[in-house]
Amino acid sequence: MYRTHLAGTLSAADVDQQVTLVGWVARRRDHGGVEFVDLRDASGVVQVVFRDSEAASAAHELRNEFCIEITGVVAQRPEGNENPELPTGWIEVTADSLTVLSEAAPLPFQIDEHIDVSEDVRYRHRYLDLRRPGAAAALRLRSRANHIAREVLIGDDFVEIETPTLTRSTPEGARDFLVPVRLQPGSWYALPQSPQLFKQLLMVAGFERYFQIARCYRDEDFRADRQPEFTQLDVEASFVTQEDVVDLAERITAGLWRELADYELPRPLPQLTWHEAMDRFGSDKPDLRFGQELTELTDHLRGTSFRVFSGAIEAGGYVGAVVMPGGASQTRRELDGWQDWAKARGAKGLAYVVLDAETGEPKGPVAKNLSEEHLAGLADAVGAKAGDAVFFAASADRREAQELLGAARLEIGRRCGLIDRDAWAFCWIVDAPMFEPTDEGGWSAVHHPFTSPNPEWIDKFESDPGNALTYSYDIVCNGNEIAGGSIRIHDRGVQSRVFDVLGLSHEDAQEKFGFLLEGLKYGAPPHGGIAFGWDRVCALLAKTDSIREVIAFPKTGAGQDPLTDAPTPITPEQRAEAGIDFVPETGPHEAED
RNA sequence: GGUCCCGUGGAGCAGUACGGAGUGCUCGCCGCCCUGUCAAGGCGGAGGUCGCGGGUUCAAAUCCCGUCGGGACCGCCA
Repeated sequence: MYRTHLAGTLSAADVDQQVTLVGWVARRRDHGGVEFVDLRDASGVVQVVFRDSEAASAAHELRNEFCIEITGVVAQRPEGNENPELPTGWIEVTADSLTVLSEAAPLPFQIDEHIDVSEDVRYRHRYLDLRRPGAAAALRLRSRANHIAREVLIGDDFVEIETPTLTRSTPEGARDFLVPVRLQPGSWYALPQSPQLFKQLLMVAGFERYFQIARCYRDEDFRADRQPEFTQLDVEASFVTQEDVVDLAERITAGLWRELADYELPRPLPQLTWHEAMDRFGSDKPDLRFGQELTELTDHLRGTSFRVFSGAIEAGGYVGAVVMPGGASQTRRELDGWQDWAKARGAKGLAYVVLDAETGEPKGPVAKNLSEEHLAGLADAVGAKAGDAVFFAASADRREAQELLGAARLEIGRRCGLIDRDAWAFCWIVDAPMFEPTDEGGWSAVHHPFTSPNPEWIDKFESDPGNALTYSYDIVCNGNEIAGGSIRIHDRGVQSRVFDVLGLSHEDAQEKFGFLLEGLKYGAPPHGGIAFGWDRVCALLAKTDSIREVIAFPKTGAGQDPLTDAPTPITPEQRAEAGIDFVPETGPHEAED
């Protein structure tokens, strides 16, 4: 044992104790005759005093982040020299010996909670970044989150099972990462996008209750909340209803927020249907921390001569609005800025009417195009007051218009300071549609092709795929989807009818996931589950915007690991051995170079 | 695939709209001083191809074009 005590745990109770401590020089204050060193270990910091000893002269040579061992006596600090900012601020250790275990070169950046360093530099030297207690706390929190989830699940007799990470390409939405196979040139593994199919097979296997903290891989472009490899808390159970999974997921979520955010989840959480969420908030993951709900005006504005609106209405589409409180005081330039904002989102524009702050009279370019009658009831219809701005979206595609308004609502929330940063607002989004139209005129699965239609639709989803609803449920927290799941199809007949709607032939289905269909033959139990986006859950609990903060060694937006510099070119030998240049005989002969 | 922002000693910034000597700030680093500090203090010092490559100009950190890197967003991601 190197040490007798942990630096951060020393207190007045240890006064007069002889202690040996190890750790890093967090900071030193050299006064010539006396020197103070803040010694940091994983438990915290304590002040070490060097004075009148051999150790004291050696201490002058110390520099920040040297790794040292000291022996000394714990003492009460002299009257007036206590530091109430530190948990150990009432005591100090008077050192009588010092051993430098490891010197530190000058640092690429200062290890200091008070100083901002760019992410680039921090992650290149992440091992130094993580010496900052604040940065390390995010990973410690994640460890506790893992533990809390395991406690709930194991308490419910769930079995933690690992599934392969070298597997076959699965039929889900994202691009796969591929791994060449040396022993079978031309054949490749894929890294799993999720353990979806394996967990269903574990249900066929009779485990009844499975979970895993699973690494998943998707080869898509990145965002602040996406990494090429990410983690799900993956859960599946047999003989469960939607209510059972909802209850379990709420207990996991409640446990996390109770212990890590000191917040008692109001259970049961409110449930919105997918359509209700779209109608009211223009999003399938609404941020319920503020109001500004959308108002549908399709009926109110019927008969208008304004072509932007009438075109959408006559096409059976949607016209709606969202209110920006106080938005009438925006300059023309700011109002034009909203047009650019909408265009950047692929919309044609964002029509608006401002209500005069004094008279409430509707003004603006769009107001001129609307009749007296339509303008008259507008403010009441959308719940706007004098001085507000009303933004409109119209489209033959209801969802498209609603999503534009939903994005505008969020932007209004941000710009007008309507979002309480300390608030938590959870809800479930249930009854999502089964299918959405593809560009080619067919249908694709909104969730995934194994999601069960709900009882209302199970016998007739193919007659009206656009309106069919699923047994699905997502937890949304402050506008983030933190978990999503569904009751799965366990009946082969239903499954093949779903494939028919998706335009997937029997042969294609067999080719892509015949192993799952084969498994479903042998007495597959009814089952369902849910998966938490674990990085996002931890980021929310850590109160950070970026999931990178809760990942030990995250990648940059281009998928580069700033620490190892991966991915890197391979040697010609590796290339030859991996067999990646293998050209299939029947395939197009397009070998590069 | 598209849009926007950033790139200046080791870190973080200012300087760039309107071209005029690498100018400045905070911190760190090195040396000296200092016996109660705690984001210690004082004095002195070192350290920069202004991301890179072209172009315009008597003259470019500054203007133009291209490119690389980082960040954010749209598309994409059940």
